[in-house]
Amino acid sequence: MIDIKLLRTDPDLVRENIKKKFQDEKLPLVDEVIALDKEYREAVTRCDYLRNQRNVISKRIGMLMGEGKRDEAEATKKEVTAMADEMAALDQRKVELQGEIRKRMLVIPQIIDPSVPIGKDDSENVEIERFGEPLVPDYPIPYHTDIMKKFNGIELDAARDKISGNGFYYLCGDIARLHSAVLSYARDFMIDRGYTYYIPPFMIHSSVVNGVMSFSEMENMMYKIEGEDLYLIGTSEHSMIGKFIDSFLEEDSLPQRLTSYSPCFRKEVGAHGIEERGVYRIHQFEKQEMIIVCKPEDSPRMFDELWKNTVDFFRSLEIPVRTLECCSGDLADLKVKSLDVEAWSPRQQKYFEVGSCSNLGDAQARRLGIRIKSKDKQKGNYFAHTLNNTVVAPPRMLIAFLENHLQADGSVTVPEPLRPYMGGKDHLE
RNA sequence: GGAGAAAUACCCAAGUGGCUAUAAGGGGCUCCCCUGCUAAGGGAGUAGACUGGGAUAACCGGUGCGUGGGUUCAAAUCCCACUUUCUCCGCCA
Repeated sequence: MIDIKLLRTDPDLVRENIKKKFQDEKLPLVDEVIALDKEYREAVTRCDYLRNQRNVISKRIGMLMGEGKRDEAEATKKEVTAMADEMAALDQRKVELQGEIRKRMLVIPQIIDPSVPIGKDDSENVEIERFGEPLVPDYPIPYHTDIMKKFNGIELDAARDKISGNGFYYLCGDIARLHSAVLSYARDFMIDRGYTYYIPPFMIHSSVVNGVMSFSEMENMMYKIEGEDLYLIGTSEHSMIGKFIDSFLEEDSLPQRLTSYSPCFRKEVGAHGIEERGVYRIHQFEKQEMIIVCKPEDSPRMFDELWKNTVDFFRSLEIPVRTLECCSGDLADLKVKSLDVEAWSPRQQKYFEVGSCSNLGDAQARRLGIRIKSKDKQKGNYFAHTLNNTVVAPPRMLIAFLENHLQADGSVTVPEPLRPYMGGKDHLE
């Protein structure tokens, strides 16, 4: 959601932004919002006036009653009755208008950062950095589930056919242990960098869902609990950003660097579906996440910090990665700027997404009411900026891990930082 | 899950239809005075937020007693629903 005051003062900026995102179909919304807002403010002004009159007259009735002048009081009552209908009508209209305005505001995209490359879709994302050699070994790299099966590490059939359906899995043995090890290592990796560790709620109210994501994301991602106002989180970002709902933060308490663990549940309705076999795209996975809440002027710097954390994490596990900057057309509506971190797949001989780093600007803060108390009275309170990034999300990450560490003899090496979490083992066989 | 009690400002708390929410009283905090040293006394200040008009001013309005409705000219106060907390009972890792 963008600032309604921005629409009042500079609708052209908003229009330009919509065009950059190739969402011309949303252009009419701008004029609609401006017109609705005008009508809304007129209604408010009139309504406030009437209410003021009523308050004054009611007080007078009270005084007359107190003085025992009943007849005069009864006569005065009639003055108010005349206003009641108009006020009721205006009140109703105000609610309608607010709803109409909000409906439109929610789908008008956030103003993107000037540094974001302009492009239609993900094919026009721009590679900005690479680390590690994207090597292709001279021995074959099997499909990741086949590597897992060789270690008796995955049971897909039972999960799919009898228990939960396609998109679910059992991990077991060393592969399950590896999964936990990666998450534990990721947790400690972030704690060592000064992030506070959280285990958040795994279900959240709809009010939080609406605050942290756009409507289309919600439709395609979120599982709803039947009969309750609760949704399973798609990422701990949802409950972690939601934590700040309706709050005022002290300037001195910022930036807040948090890292959280949670299972993540996603319907995966839409473009990709879950047609890929294996554990690349699934309904349930686990993730170590990082989020930052900061002052607006700090968010570009924080964005770089977040991104580097993930890159460093993968480098420490000796997995080659590259970073792609999302172009305007591929940027979700709430995002100001976003990067995808991709890991190398020796089997497919291409990179695939393992993490996504986003600066949401004040979009989530506006929806959720996350404000910063200004020490400068003149300046007034202002909205915070929110950012999030994946540290690591297995089991998808295990695909990269297994493919890159698989040896010619079929064993898998365990990089040094992970060994303490794997009972000291330096390889799996 | 059942029964009872409660929700007012930074904290405690008074207020049971209007004439002090312009929120009593206490505590805390900030400043000042007196005093002169692990103290005591006196005085002043202490809603914030959202929002409309106005010029991003001065200023003038609207909303606010857990949340949402209702009754009324007028609701902290009366009615309904919900939420949360506390006590007791039941159940459970």
